[in-house]
Amino acid sequence: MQSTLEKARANPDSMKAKIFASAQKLFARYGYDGTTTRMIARDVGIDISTLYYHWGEKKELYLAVLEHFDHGIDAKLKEIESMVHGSSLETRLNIAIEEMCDYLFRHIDVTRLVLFSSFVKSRETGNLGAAISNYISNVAVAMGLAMDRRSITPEAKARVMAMVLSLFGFISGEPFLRPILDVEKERYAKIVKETLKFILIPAFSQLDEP
Amino acid sequence: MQSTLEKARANPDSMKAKIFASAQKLFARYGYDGTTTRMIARDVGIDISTLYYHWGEKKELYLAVLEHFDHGIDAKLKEIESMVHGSSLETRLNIAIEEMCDYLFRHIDVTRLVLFSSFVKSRETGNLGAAISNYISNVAVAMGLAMDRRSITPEAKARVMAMVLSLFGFISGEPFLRPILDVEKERYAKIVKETLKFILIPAFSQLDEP
DNA sequence: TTCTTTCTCCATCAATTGATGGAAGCGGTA
DNA sequence: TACCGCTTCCATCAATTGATGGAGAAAGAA
Repeated sequence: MQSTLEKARANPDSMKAKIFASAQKLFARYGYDGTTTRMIARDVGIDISTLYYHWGEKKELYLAVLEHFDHGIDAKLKEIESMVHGSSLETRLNIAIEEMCDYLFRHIDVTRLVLFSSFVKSRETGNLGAAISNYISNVAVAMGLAMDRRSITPEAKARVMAMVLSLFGFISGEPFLRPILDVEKERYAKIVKETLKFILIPAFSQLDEP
Repeated sequence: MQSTLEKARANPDSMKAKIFASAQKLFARYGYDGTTTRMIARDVGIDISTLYYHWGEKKELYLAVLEHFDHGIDAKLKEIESMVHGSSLETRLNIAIEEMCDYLFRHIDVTRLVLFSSFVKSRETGNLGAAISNYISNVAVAMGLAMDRRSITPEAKARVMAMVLSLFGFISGEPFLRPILDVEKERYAKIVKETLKFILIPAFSQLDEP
């Protein structure tokens, strides 16, 4: 499973990769139940049989998209963790916000997808992967807010949740939030970063000097 | 339309009201495309023809649910606005967070519904009501962060967005966030309030004394 | 060339979808 | 009783859904 996906990524012109890209886009826009295999096939420009030939069940394709993003974000979190290691809390937050925003804005469709997959149930299979829950403690560790994943109080976890929720919300909601602000894409990204810093840094700085 | 809905609400045992309640619950859990008219009818214990007799198109029923919540939250915001009028910024935020949390936790299903309707497109009708965008400026006014709806800078709007996003996120995400914290419902509500205050009050207090 | 493997599409399937028409039940009025 | 409007359900519709089998390209390997 993983090797086939890597092959597909290695050659972006391969049919399997094209299907993967379209599925990513459409699942993010319309959700799981809102996206039909025919919509994906039409977007690629192929017959649905070709889609099923490469990916099998619809659910399989969906889970592959989620899993791929999971790996990517895990790697990014580890990267950030090593970047901020040893810095002050304020510096850690600054860097983490910059890096996470850049990364998620580059994968805006999938960010939305992950948000949905956690919030909305699928008609047939219940919850298809509760991705976000994994990030909570990972982020806490990456930011240096907790030493190990065990000894985090609910209150500390909740603070991280607030971070992740507003972060994912800003990115996923870009299609309808940006028109409200009436700004260009780059300006939007800049404002989001500023706002997150504005909100989070003073709050977490309380913890350092109480 | 509105009078019929009010009639239905006045008599919660009426068939139209029962259908409305089930629709609210199921749309919130599975989204628009993920909820079928048969699911709603089965939940009420009636035939789908009875559902169509009372509500007509599926879309009609969905929009009625959204609209009803819209009115409710608008009224709540005005109530808060009059409650906090004249208080200090910190007091305003404290009261607003308390009141909004209590209200949204009492309507958790619909909160989730509103979040979805803004984020995810419907297959057939595109966006079915972009509800959240209305709240942004309303909240800004209710909190006393802006005098009139016109003269709000994108930066100020974005700060309010961060508030709304984390608030709606905490409420809508309760089904999968609360298990992460591993706490009871009441404790969860308490932690959410504390966290929001923890995050928002220091941030917005910067604005008062720069 | 011929054979084989890989790929793509056409035709089709049963199940499910949103939606409707009509028959039957219900309650009250005369 | 007979009549009436209101409500409910059964049967059914066309369209769409996820999914498959098989026929035939495409592209080499022999």
